[in-house]
Amino acid sequence: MDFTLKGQDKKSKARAGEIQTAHGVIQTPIFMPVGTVGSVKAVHFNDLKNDIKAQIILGNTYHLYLRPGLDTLEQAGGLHKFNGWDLPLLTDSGGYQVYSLSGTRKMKEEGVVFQSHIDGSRHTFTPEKVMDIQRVIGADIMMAFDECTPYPCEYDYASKSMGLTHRWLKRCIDQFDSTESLYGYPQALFPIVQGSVYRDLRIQSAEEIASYGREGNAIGGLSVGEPIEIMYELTELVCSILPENKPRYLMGVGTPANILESIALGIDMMDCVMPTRNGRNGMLFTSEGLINIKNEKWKNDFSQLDPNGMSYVDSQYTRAYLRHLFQAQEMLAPMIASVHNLNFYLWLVGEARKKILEGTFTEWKNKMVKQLTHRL
RNA sequence: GGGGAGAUACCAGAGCGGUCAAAUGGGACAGACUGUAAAUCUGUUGGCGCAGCCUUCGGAGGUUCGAAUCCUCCUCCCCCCA
Repeated sequence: MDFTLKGQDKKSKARAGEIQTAHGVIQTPIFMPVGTVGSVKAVHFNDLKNDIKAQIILGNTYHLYLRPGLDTLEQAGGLHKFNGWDLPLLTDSGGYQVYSLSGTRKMKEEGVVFQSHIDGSRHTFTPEKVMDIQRVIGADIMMAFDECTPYPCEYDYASKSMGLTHRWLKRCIDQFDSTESLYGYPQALFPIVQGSVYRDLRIQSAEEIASYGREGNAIGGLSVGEPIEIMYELTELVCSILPENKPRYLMGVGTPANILESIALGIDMMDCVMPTRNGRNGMLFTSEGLINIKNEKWKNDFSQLDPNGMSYVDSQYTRAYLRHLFQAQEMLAPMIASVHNLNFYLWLVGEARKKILEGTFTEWKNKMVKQLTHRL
């Protein structure tokens, strides 16, 4: 994996770059659709590639390990072969599940014992095992196994958790560096900065993570419910410490406005379930603001989903029709909304990239953020 | 024509003398959703000057301290037999 900076905004920390992987080039800043179980929910790869123009998608170690399981993934020849997605792939390590499944899991120094959310069976994830699983999945970018701390989080807990994440990172790196890709192409390992909302911990963690000089670095443990200003403040702080010549990945972010603000702070990669999950629940992110398409006000609105929308669904379907599909609980409804939202997200980061290269990013960003948070 | 059963909030449908402004579904309306335990979850759904009051359970009377619940008549619907 290789990262090249192509341009830098003058009034902010925003930058445009290019990541080379075995499965193709990623132009940054980039938004990565989430495909937890090897599928971006409700969206065909055809739409994902040709309409949405996704350049990289996520998969999830925990979910793929449970289903379909390592045996199937290895026999398939990795996730790329299994699901047919031949562009870059990034897998999250299960660190987020340490957070979101906190009720059914036990933390230890050695690792985490999970109870499967599917059948209740117990499974142990150690840093070594998580590396091995991601080797089997064959993602171009693998994530270190971490603990994503919740919000709010006591300083003492945040500090201890960060220490554990750092010790686990060392073990991840050892395991990663002493094993090889199973399918003949290189994989990269991104470490993750933790430290909750505490500046001193974030500084300490960022310095530790930066010291390994891996091919890219991630910021985790944000967008878990903390005030958005705190998220920005910490993102800015951590970006100032992470190396400039490596991509920075802000995990789990966010709303369209969050994405533009994060780019302005020096973030290159982001992922979030929001365009797909909120889309399935009837929320559209458009160039003019937010739409809850289930609202009565759209009942007889025969205008297109987003007048400036670039997706074929924007001109193919009207707001009234999409509302009808949601009312009738047709499966086409979440499909249309997901395609629209993802197309919009990818359009947004593509525009951001253009503006950075043109040198007009900050003005454009400030104007966009106002529009994007407006409720229609 | 004879026999039986029933009319409850937007719909379906409990309730069968006080604890009922009325269970439960559905629908409708609104909100939430940030490295996906999510095609999920939550709230509201008679009115108001809203810890209280007012008008509601087909219609009109009646019994009772008190009626959606009991009685009388009326109207309308459903089922079976002819």
